[in-house]
Amino acid sequence: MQAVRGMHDTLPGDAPGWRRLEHTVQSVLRSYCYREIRFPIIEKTELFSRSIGAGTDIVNKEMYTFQDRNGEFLTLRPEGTAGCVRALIQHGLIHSGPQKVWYQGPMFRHERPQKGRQRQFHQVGAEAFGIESPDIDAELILVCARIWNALGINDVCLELNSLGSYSARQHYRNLLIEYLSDHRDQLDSDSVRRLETNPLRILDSKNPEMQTLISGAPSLLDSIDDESAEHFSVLRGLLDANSVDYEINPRLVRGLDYYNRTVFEWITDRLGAQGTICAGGRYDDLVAQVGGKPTPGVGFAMGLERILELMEPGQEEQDTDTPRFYQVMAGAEAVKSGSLLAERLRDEMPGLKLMLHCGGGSFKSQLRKADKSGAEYALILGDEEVAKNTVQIKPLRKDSGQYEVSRDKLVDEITRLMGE
RNA sequence: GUGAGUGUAGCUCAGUCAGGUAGAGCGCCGGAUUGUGGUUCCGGUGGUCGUGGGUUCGAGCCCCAUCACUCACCCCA
Repeated sequence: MQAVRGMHDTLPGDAPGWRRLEHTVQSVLRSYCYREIRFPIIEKTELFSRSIGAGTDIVNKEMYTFQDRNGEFLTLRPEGTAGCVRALIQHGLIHSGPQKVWYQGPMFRHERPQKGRQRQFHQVGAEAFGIESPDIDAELILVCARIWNALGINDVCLELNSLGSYSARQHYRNLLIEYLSDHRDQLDSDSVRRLETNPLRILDSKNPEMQTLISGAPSLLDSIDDESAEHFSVLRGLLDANSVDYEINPRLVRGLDYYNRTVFEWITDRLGAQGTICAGGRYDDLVAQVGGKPTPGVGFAMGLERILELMEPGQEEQDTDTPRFYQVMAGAEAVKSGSLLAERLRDEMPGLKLMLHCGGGSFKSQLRKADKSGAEYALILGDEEVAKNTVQIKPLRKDSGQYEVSRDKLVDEITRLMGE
Protein backbone atom coordinates (compact mmCIF):
# COMPACT_ATOMS: atom_id res chain seq x y z
CA MET A 1 0.00 0.00 0.00
CA GLN A 2 1.20 3.46 -0.81
CA ALA A 3 0.00 6.91 0.06
CA VAL A 4 -2.31 8.56 -2.46
CA ARG A 5 -0.37 10.35 -5.16
CA GLY A 6 0.83 13.79 -4.20
CA MET A 7 -0.01 13.29 -0.51
CA HIS A 8 3.02 13.24 1.74
CA ASP A 9 3.73 11.82 5.18
CA THR A 10 5.44 13.89 7.81
CA LEU A 11 7.73 11.53 9.70
CA PRO A 12 9.03 12.00 13.24
CA GLY A 13 12.33 13.30 11.88
CA ASP A 14 10.52 16.05 9.95
CA ALA A 15 8.08 17.06 12.67
CA PRO A 16 10.39 19.35 14.69
CA GLY A 17 11.01 21.56 11.64
CA TRP A 18 7.28 21.79 11.05
CA ARG A 19 6.71 22.72 14.68
CA ARG A 20 9.29 25.49 14.55
CA LEU A 21 7.71 26.87 11.40
CA GLU A 22 4.18 26.72 12.77
CA HIS A 23 5.09 28.17 16.14
CA THR A 24 7.03 31.03 14.59
CA VAL A 25 4.27 31.97 12.16
CA GLN A 26 1.61 31.76 14.85
CA SER A 27 3.51 33.84 17.36
CA VAL A 28 4.06 36.63 14.83
CA LEU A 29 0.38 36.62 13.85
CA ARG A 30 -0.71 36.64 17.46
CA SER A 31 1.65 39.51 18.24
CA TYR A 32 -0.35 41.52 15.69
CA CYS A 33 -3.50 40.38 17.53
CA TYR A 34 -4.89 38.27 14.70
CA ARG A 35 -7.16 35.60 16.17
CA GLU A 36 -7.25 31.98 15.14
CA ILE A 37 -10.23 30.60 13.28
CA ARG A 38 -10.87 26.97 12.34
CA PHE A 39 -13.37 25.78 9.79
CA PRO A 40 -14.05 22.48 8.02
CA ILE A 41 -11.82 20.90 5.38
CA ILE A 42 -14.93 20.13 3.34
CA GLU A 43 -17.45 22.66 2.09
CA LYS A 44 -20.28 22.64 -0.39
CA THR A 45 -18.83 22.71 -3.90
CA GLU A 46 -20.86 25.78 -4.74
CA LEU A 47 -18.97 27.89 -2.20
CA PHE A 48 -15.72 27.41 -4.08
CA SER A 49 -17.10 27.70 -7.59
CA ARG A 50 -18.86 30.95 -6.66
CA SER A 51 -15.92 32.55 -4.88
CA ILE A 52 -12.81 31.34 -6.68
CA GLY A 53 -14.34 31.80 -10.09
CA ALA A 54 -15.99 29.51 -12.61
CA GLY A 55 -13.29 30.19 -15.20
CA THR A 56 -10.28 29.24 -13.09
CA ASP A 57 -8.26 26.05 -13.36
CA ILE A 58 -8.77 25.40 -9.67
CA VAL A 59 -12.52 25.13 -10.08
CA ASN A 60 -12.53 23.52 -13.50
CA LYS A 61 -9.87 20.85 -13.16
CA GLU A 62 -8.31 20.71 -9.74
CA MET A 63 -10.98 20.24 -7.11
CA TYR A 64 -11.52 17.03 -5.18
CA THR A 65 -15.29 16.91 -5.50
CA PHE A 66 -17.61 14.07 -4.57
CA GLN A 67 -21.22 13.41 -3.69
CA ASP A 68 -22.07 12.45 -0.13
CA ARG A 69 -24.77 9.93 0.70
CA ASN A 70 -27.49 12.52 0.30
CA GLY A 71 -26.33 13.33 -3.21
CA GLU A 72 -24.95 16.73 -2.20
CA PHE A 73 -21.81 17.90 -3.99
CA LEU A 74 -18.96 18.51 -1.56
CA THR A 75 -15.36 19.54 -2.14
CA LEU A 76 -12.10 19.26 -0.22
CA ARG A 77 -11.05 22.87 0.18
CA PRO A 78 -8.53 24.03 -2.44
CA GLU A 79 -7.82 27.23 -0.48
CA GLY A 80 -8.85 28.78 2.79
CA THR A 81 -10.37 32.18 2.10
CA ALA A 82 -13.76 30.94 0.91
CA GLY A 83 -14.40 28.78 3.97
CA CYS A 84 -13.14 31.51 6.26
CA VAL A 85 -15.54 34.04 4.76
CA ARG A 86 -18.42 31.58 4.93
CA ALA A 87 -17.77 30.84 8.60
CA LEU A 88 -17.56 34.52 9.54
CA ILE A 89 -20.78 35.35 7.70
CA GLN A 90 -22.63 32.36 9.13
CA HIS A 91 -21.79 33.32 12.71
CA GLY A 92 -22.42 37.01 12.30
CA LEU A 93 -18.85 38.01 12.98
CA ILE A 94 -18.23 39.77 9.73
CA HIS A 95 -20.81 42.44 10.41
CA SER A 96 -19.75 43.20 13.94
CA GLY A 97 -16.76 45.38 13.34
CA PRO A 98 -13.39 44.72 11.77
CA GLN A 99 -12.04 41.20 12.06
CA LYS A 100 -8.42 40.08 11.82
CA VAL A 101 -8.11 36.32 11.73
CA TRP A 102 -5.68 33.59 10.76
CA TYR A 103 -6.05 29.93 9.99
CA GLN A 104 -3.89 26.97 9.17
CA GLY A 105 -4.34 23.56 7.64
CA PRO A 106 -4.30 21.25 4.66
CA MET A 107 -5.56 22.25 1.21
CA PHE A 108 -6.23 19.93 -1.72
CA ARG A 109 -5.73 20.41 -5.43
CA HIS A 110 -5.64 17.69 -8.05
CA GLU A 111 -2.57 18.83 -9.99
CA ARG A 112 0.39 16.96 -11.38
CA PRO A 113 2.93 16.86 -8.53
CA GLN A 114 6.33 18.46 -8.97
CA LYS A 115 8.87 20.35 -6.90
CA GLY A 116 7.01 22.60 -4.49
CA ARG A 117 3.64 21.28 -5.56
CA GLN A 118 1.70 18.46 -3.96
CA ARG A 119 -1.95 17.48 -3.98
CA GLN A 120 -2.29 17.89 -0.26
CA PHE A 121 -0.35 20.88 0.98
CA HIS A 122 -0.53 23.19 3.94
CA GLN A 123 -1.18 26.88 4.19
CA VAL A 124 -1.28 29.53 6.84
CA GLY A 125 -3.60 32.34 5.86
CA ALA A 126 -4.47 35.67 7.41
CA GLU A 127 -7.47 37.77 6.51
CA ALA A 128 -8.78 41.16 7.57
CA PHE A 129 -12.40 42.19 6.99
CA GLY A 130 -14.19 45.48 7.23
CA ILE A 131 -11.20 47.73 6.60
CA GLU A 132 -11.08 49.63 3.35
CA SER A 133 -7.96 51.73 3.83
CA PRO A 134 -4.53 50.59 2.64
CA ASP A 135 -3.00 50.62 6.13
CA ILE A 136 -4.31 47.09 6.54
CA ASP A 137 -2.79 46.02 3.21
CA ALA A 138 0.52 47.33 4.51
CA GLU A 139 0.15 45.58 7.85
CA LEU A 140 -0.41 42.22 6.22
CA ILE A 141 2.73 42.68 4.13
CA LEU A 142 4.67 43.69 7.23
CA VAL A 143 3.43 40.55 8.98
CA CYS A 144 4.93 38.48 6.17
CA ALA A 145 8.21 40.35 6.29
CA ARG A 146 8.44 39.79 10.01
CA ILE A 147 7.77 36.07 9.55
CA TRP A 148 10.60 35.74 7.00
CA ASN A 149 12.86 37.56 9.35
CA ALA A 150 11.91 35.34 12.29
CA LEU A 151 12.54 32.24 10.20
CA GLY A 152 15.90 33.46 8.91
CA ILE A 153 14.69 33.55 5.30
CA ASN A 154 16.24 36.46 3.44
CA ASP A 155 16.28 35.57 -0.25
CA VAL A 156 12.67 36.39 -1.02
CA CYS A 157 11.44 39.50 -2.76
CA LEU A 158 8.08 41.19 -2.83
CA GLU A 159 6.22 41.89 -6.04
CA LEU A 160 3.33 44.28 -5.97
CA ASN A 161 0.59 45.40 -8.30
CA SER A 162 -2.85 46.92 -8.31
CA LEU A 163 -5.68 45.49 -10.38
CA GLY A 164 -7.90 48.49 -9.77
CA SER A 165 -11.60 48.29 -9.08
CA TYR A 166 -13.66 45.50 -10.50
CA SER A 167 -15.09 47.70 -13.26
CA ALA A 168 -11.66 49.19 -14.11
CA ARG A 169 -10.38 45.67 -14.38
CA GLN A 170 -13.20 44.71 -16.76
CA HIS A 171 -12.44 47.78 -18.83
CA TYR A 172 -8.77 46.91 -19.02
CA ARG A 173 -9.61 43.33 -19.85
CA ASN A 174 -11.53 44.50 -22.89
CA LEU A 175 -8.65 46.74 -23.97
CA LEU A 176 -6.25 43.87 -23.67
CA ILE A 177 -8.44 41.42 -25.56
CA GLU A 178 -8.75 43.97 -28.32
CA TYR A 179 -4.97 44.45 -28.50
CA LEU A 180 -4.19 40.74 -28.39
CA SER A 181 -6.86 39.85 -30.93
CA ASP A 182 -5.27 42.29 -33.36
CA HIS A 183 -2.05 40.30 -33.04
CA ARG A 184 -3.61 36.90 -32.85
CA ASP A 185 -1.06 35.44 -35.28
CA GLN A 186 1.73 36.14 -32.78
CA LEU A 187 0.07 34.29 -29.90
CA ASP A 188 1.25 30.84 -28.89
CA SER A 189 -1.31 28.08 -28.40
CA ASP A 190 -1.48 28.54 -24.61
CA SER A 191 -2.18 32.21 -25.05
CA VAL A 192 -4.91 31.64 -27.64
CA ARG A 193 -6.62 29.44 -25.08
CA ARG A 194 -6.10 32.01 -22.32
CA LEU A 195 -7.57 34.75 -24.49
CA GLU A 196 -10.90 33.07 -23.72
CA THR A 197 -10.30 31.94 -20.14
CA ASN A 198 -8.02 34.48 -18.45
CA PRO A 199 -6.50 37.07 -20.82
CA LEU A 200 -4.67 38.90 -18.03
CA ARG A 201 -2.54 35.85 -17.43
CA ILE A 202 -1.10 36.10 -20.94
CA LEU A 203 0.94 39.02 -19.59
CA ASP A 204 2.64 36.53 -17.27
CA SER A 205 3.67 34.14 -20.08
CA LYS A 206 7.08 32.49 -19.76
CA ASN A 207 7.45 32.11 -23.51
CA PRO A 208 10.36 34.35 -24.64
CA GLU A 209 8.84 34.74 -28.09
CA MET A 210 5.86 36.45 -26.56
CA GLN A 211 7.79 39.13 -24.72
CA THR A 212 7.86 41.84 -27.38
CA LEU A 213 4.14 41.44 -27.94
CA ILE A 214 3.55 41.65 -24.19
CA SER A 215 5.70 44.72 -23.70
CA GLY A 216 3.67 46.50 -26.38
CA ALA A 217 0.39 45.78 -24.60
CA PRO A 218 -1.53 48.50 -22.79
CA SER A 219 -0.47 48.74 -19.15
CA LEU A 220 -2.85 47.71 -16.41
CA LEU A 221 -1.56 50.39 -14.06
CA ASP A 222 -2.38 53.10 -16.60
CA SER A 223 -6.00 52.13 -16.74
CA ILE A 224 -6.93 51.71 -13.12
CA ASP A 225 -9.43 54.08 -11.54
CA ASP A 226 -8.35 57.13 -9.53
CA GLU A 227 -9.45 55.81 -6.15
CA SER A 228 -7.50 52.60 -6.64
CA ALA A 229 -4.47 54.56 -7.79
CA GLU A 230 -4.65 56.62 -4.62
CA HIS A 231 -5.06 53.48 -2.51
CA PHE A 232 -2.00 52.00 -4.18
CA SER A 233 0.00 55.16 -3.69
CA VAL A 234 -0.73 55.31 0.04
CA LEU A 235 0.18 51.65 0.39
CA ARG A 236 3.50 52.28 -1.31
CA GLY A 237 4.15 55.20 0.99
CA LEU A 238 3.57 53.00 4.04
CA LEU A 239 5.89 50.31 2.72
CA ASP A 240 8.56 52.89 1.89
CA ALA A 241 8.29 54.38 5.36
CA ASN A 242 8.81 50.93 6.85
CA SER A 243 11.76 50.25 4.52
CA VAL A 244 10.10 47.27 2.89
CA ASP A 245 11.68 46.59 -0.50
CA TYR A 246 9.33 45.73 -3.31
CA GLU A 247 9.12 45.67 -7.03
CA ILE A 248 6.13 46.87 -8.99
CA ASN A 249 5.19 44.13 -11.40
CA PRO A 250 2.46 45.46 -13.69
CA ARG A 251 1.96 41.96 -15.11
CA LEU A 252 1.23 40.42 -11.75
CA VAL A 253 -2.32 39.10 -11.77
CA ARG A 254 -3.59 36.51 -9.39
CA GLY A 255 -5.20 33.29 -10.55
CA LEU A 256 -8.29 33.61 -8.41
CA ASP A 257 -11.14 35.74 -9.72
CA TYR A 258 -12.01 37.52 -6.49
CA TYR A 259 -9.02 39.86 -6.28
CA ASN A 260 -9.22 43.61 -6.87
CA ARG A 261 -6.87 46.52 -6.11
CA THR A 262 -3.78 45.32 -4.21
CA VAL A 263 -2.18 42.01 -5.19
CA PHE A 264 1.21 40.82 -4.04
CA GLU A 265 3.50 37.81 -4.12
CA TRP A 266 6.60 36.88 -2.18
CA ILE A 267 8.93 35.09 -4.59
CA THR A 268 12.18 33.16 -4.38
CA ASP A 269 14.36 31.71 -7.11
CA ARG A 270 15.48 28.79 -4.94
CA LEU A 271 12.45 26.55 -5.51
CA GLY A 272 12.53 25.78 -9.22
CA ALA A 273 9.40 26.56 -11.15
CA GLN A 274 7.20 27.11 -8.08
CA GLY A 275 8.79 30.25 -6.70
CA THR A 276 5.83 31.81 -4.91
CA ILE A 277 5.91 31.13 -1.19
CA CYS A 278 3.18 33.54 -0.23
CA ALA A 279 0.56 35.47 -2.13
CA GLY A 280 -2.41 37.63 -1.39
CA GLY A 281 -4.39 40.69 -2.09
CA ARG A 282 -7.63 42.53 -1.67
CA TYR A 283 -11.07 41.04 -2.36
CA ASP A 284 -13.62 43.70 -1.63
CA ASP A 285 -16.46 41.97 -3.49
CA LEU A 286 -16.03 38.48 -2.14
CA VAL A 287 -18.11 38.74 1.01
CA ALA A 288 -21.08 39.98 -0.96
CA GLN A 289 -20.60 37.25 -3.55
CA VAL A 290 -20.81 34.59 -0.85
CA GLY A 291 -23.97 36.14 0.53
CA GLY A 292 -22.88 38.62 3.18
CA LYS A 293 -23.38 42.34 3.39
CA PRO A 294 -20.76 44.07 1.20
CA THR A 295 -17.59 44.14 3.29
CA PRO A 296 -14.03 44.79 2.13
CA GLY A 297 -11.44 42.12 2.72
CA VAL A 298 -7.74 41.56 2.26
CA GLY A 299 -5.46 38.66 3.08
CA PHE A 300 -2.67 36.32 2.15
CA ALA A 301 -1.86 32.63 2.18
CA MET A 302 1.57 31.07 2.51
CA GLY A 303 2.58 27.58 1.40
CA LEU A 304 4.25 25.87 4.32
CA GLU A 305 5.98 23.12 2.34
CA ARG A 306 7.66 25.72 0.17
CA ILE A 307 8.73 27.81 3.14
CA LEU A 308 10.10 24.73 4.86
CA GLU A 309 12.37 24.18 1.85
CA LEU A 310 13.89 27.61 2.39
CA MET A 311 14.53 27.18 6.10
CA GLU A 312 17.96 26.17 7.27
CA PRO A 313 17.74 23.07 9.43
CA GLY A 314 17.71 24.37 12.98
CA GLN A 315 20.02 22.70 15.45
CA GLU A 316 17.88 23.30 18.49
CA GLU A 317 14.77 21.60 17.22
CA GLN A 318 16.53 18.36 16.33
CA ASP A 319 17.00 17.76 20.04
CA THR A 320 13.43 18.39 21.08
CA ASP A 321 12.40 14.78 20.64
CA THR A 322 15.57 13.37 22.17
CA PRO A 323 15.26 11.91 25.65
CA ARG A 324 17.38 13.40 28.38
CA PHE A 325 17.30 10.25 30.52
CA TYR A 326 16.94 6.60 29.55
CA GLN A 327 15.99 4.12 32.23
CA VAL A 328 17.19 0.53 31.93
CA MET A 329 16.17 -2.33 34.18
CA ALA A 330 17.60 -5.81 34.75
CA GLY A 331 15.31 -8.46 36.18
CA ALA A 332 11.57 -8.82 36.65
CA GLU A 333 11.58 -7.16 40.04
CA ALA A 334 13.41 -4.16 38.61
CA VAL A 335 10.93 -3.81 35.74
CA LYS A 336 8.05 -3.55 38.17
CA SER A 337 9.85 -1.25 40.58
CA GLY A 338 11.20 0.81 37.69
CA SER A 339 7.76 1.41 36.27
CA LEU A 340 6.64 2.85 39.60
CA LEU A 341 9.77 4.93 39.86
CA ALA A 342 9.39 6.40 36.37
CA GLU A 343 5.78 7.36 36.99
CA ARG A 344 6.73 9.03 40.27
CA LEU A 345 9.47 11.01 38.50
CA ARG A 346 6.97 12.17 35.87
CA ASP A 347 4.57 13.26 38.60
CA GLU A 348 7.18 15.34 40.32
CA MET A 349 8.99 16.68 37.23
CA PRO A 350 6.52 17.49 34.46
CA GLY A 351 9.25 18.77 32.12
CA LEU A 352 11.32 15.61 32.40
CA LYS A 353 12.06 13.79 29.17
CA LEU A 354 12.54 10.24 30.28
CA MET A 355 12.51 7.21 27.98
CA LEU A 356 11.60 4.06 29.85
CA HIS A 357 13.13 1.00 28.25
CA CYS A 358 10.43 -1.39 27.08
CA GLY A 359 10.73 -4.76 25.43
CA GLY A 360 13.29 -6.50 27.62
CA GLY A 361 16.54 -7.76 26.20
CA SER A 362 19.94 -8.18 27.72
CA PHE A 363 21.42 -5.54 29.91
CA LYS A 364 23.99 -4.85 27.23
CA SER A 365 21.39 -4.28 24.54
CA GLN A 366 19.40 -2.01 26.82
CA LEU A 367 22.42 0.20 27.35
CA ARG A 368 23.10 0.18 23.64
CA LYS A 369 19.61 1.51 23.10
CA ALA A 370 20.14 4.09 25.80
CA ASP A 371 23.16 5.32 23.87
CA LYS A 372 21.36 5.28 20.52
CA SER A 373 18.47 7.26 21.96
CA GLY A 374 20.77 10.23 22.38
CA ALA A 375 20.02 10.47 26.11
CA GLU A 376 22.60 12.17 28.28
CA TYR A 377 22.17 9.86 31.27
CA ALA A 378 21.17 6.28 31.84
CA LEU A 379 19.24 5.48 34.98
CA ILE A 380 20.14 1.94 35.91
CA LEU A 381 17.99 -0.27 38.06
CA GLY A 382 18.91 -3.87 38.89
CA ASP A 383 17.94 -6.24 41.67
CA GLU A 384 20.71 -4.84 43.84
CA GLU A 385 19.47 -1.29 43.49
CA VAL A 386 15.88 -2.34 44.12
CA ALA A 387 16.99 -4.04 47.33
CA LYS A 388 18.99 -0.99 48.42
CA ASN A 389 16.35 1.48 47.23
CA THR A 390 18.87 3.26 45.01
CA VAL A 391 19.45 4.07 41.33
CA GLN A 392 22.70 4.20 39.37
CA ILE A 393 23.18 7.30 37.24
CA LYS A 394 25.52 6.79 34.32
CA PRO A 395 26.58 9.76 32.18
CA LEU A 396 26.59 8.70 28.53
CA ARG A 397 28.10 11.83 26.96
CA LYS A 398 30.99 12.64 29.26
CA ASP A 399 33.82 10.77 30.87
CA SER A 400 32.82 11.05 34.51
CA GLY A 401 31.89 7.69 35.97
CA GLN A 402 28.53 6.41 37.13
CA TYR A 403 27.37 6.87 40.68
CA GLU A 404 24.64 5.66 42.99
CA VAL A 405 21.87 7.84 44.36
CA SER A 406 19.22 6.91 46.89
CA ARG A 407 15.67 7.19 45.66
CA ASP A 408 14.94 9.90 48.23
CA LYS A 409 17.53 12.14 46.64
CA LEU A 410 16.84 11.17 43.02
CA VAL A 411 14.47 14.04 42.17
CA ASP A 412 16.97 16.57 43.53
CA GLU A 413 19.82 14.98 41.62
CA ILE A 414 17.91 14.83 38.32
CA THR A 415 16.82 18.43 38.79
CA ARG A 416 20.45 19.38 39.28
CA LEU A 417 21.51 17.51 36.12
CA MET A 418 18.74 19.10 34.06
CA GLY A 419 19.91 22.52 35.14
CA GLU A 420 23.45 21.94 33.89
C1' G B 1 -4.12 17.28 -18.75
C1' U B 2 1.08 17.21 -21.92
C1' G B 3 6.43 15.92 -22.22
C1' A B 4 11.10 13.88 -20.45
C1' G B 5 13.87 11.03 -16.83
C1' U B 6 14.02 7.34 -12.84
C1' G B 7 12.13 2.70 -10.00
C1' U B 8 17.32 -3.35 -7.39
C1' A B 9 17.72 -4.79 0.83
C1' G B 10 15.15 -0.06 5.96
C1' C B 11 18.82 3.94 3.42
C1' U B 12 22.67 5.25 -0.56
C1' C B 13 23.78 2.76 -4.83
C1' A B 14 26.56 -1.19 -8.17
C1' G B 15 24.79 -5.00 -11.58
C1' U B 16 21.55 -3.05 -17.54
C1' C B 17 26.57 -1.82 -22.29
C1' A B 18 27.04 -7.87 -24.23
C1' G B 19 20.17 -12.04 -21.27
C1' G B 20 23.21 -17.29 -17.87
C1' U B 21 22.98 -18.76 -9.50
C1' A B 22 20.95 -11.25 -6.39
C1' G B 23 25.75 -7.67 -4.79
C1' A B 24 28.43 -3.65 -1.67
C1' G B 25 28.51 0.09 2.08
C1' C B 26 25.61 1.97 5.90
C1' G B 27 21.65 0.46 9.20
C1' C B 28 19.37 -3.40 12.15
C1' C B 29 20.09 -8.00 15.42
C1' G B 30 23.58 -11.04 18.15
C1' G B 31 28.54 -12.38 20.17
C1' A B 32 33.82 -11.08 22.12
C1' U B 33 33.73 -14.26 31.08
C1' U B 34 28.72 -12.75 35.72
C1' G B 35 25.03 -6.28 35.61
C1' U B 36 27.56 -1.58 31.65
C1' G B 37 26.70 1.79 25.80
C1' G B 38 30.03 4.35 22.16
C1' U B 39 35.49 2.58 19.08
C1' U B 40 37.26 -2.19 17.17
C1' C B 41 36.74 -7.37 15.70
C1' C B 42 33.52 -11.59 14.44
C1' G B 43 28.84 -13.53 12.98
C1' G B 44 23.79 -12.99 11.39
C1' U B 45 19.07 -10.85 9.50
C1' G B 46 17.47 -8.54 5.30
C1' G B 47 15.17 -8.05 -1.89
C1' U B 48 7.55 -10.40 -4.98
C1' C B 49 14.61 -6.52 -8.80
C1' G B 50 7.59 -1.09 -8.50
C1' U B 51 3.34 -4.22 -10.64
C1' G B 52 1.21 -7.18 -14.70
C1' G B 53 1.87 -9.35 -19.29
C1' G B 54 5.13 -10.71 -23.62
C1' U B 55 9.80 -12.58 -26.25
C1' U B 56 13.35 -16.52 -24.91
C1' C B 57 15.72 -22.98 -23.24
C1' G B 58 16.67 -18.92 -19.72
C1' A B 59 14.87 -11.86 -18.16
C1' G B 60 16.96 -7.33 -12.79
C1' C B 61 18.70 -6.58 -18.09
C1' C B 62 14.92 -6.83 -24.28
C1' C B 63 9.41 -5.42 -25.70
C1' C B 64 4.30 -3.67 -24.18
C1' A B 65 1.06 -1.91 -20.50
C1' U B 66 0.35 0.05 -15.75
C1' C B 67 1.56 2.43 -10.98
C1' A B 68 4.74 5.61 -8.28
C1' C B 69 8.62 9.20 -7.84
C1' U B 70 11.49 13.41 -10.03
C1' C B 71 11.76 17.65 -13.23
C1' A B 72 9.50 20.85 -16.75
C1' C B 73 4.90 22.75 -19.37
C1' C B 74 0.28 24.25 -17.48
C1' C B 75 -1.42 26.20 -12.93
C1' C B 76 -0.52 27.98 -8.21
C1' A B 77 0.88 28.38 -1.99
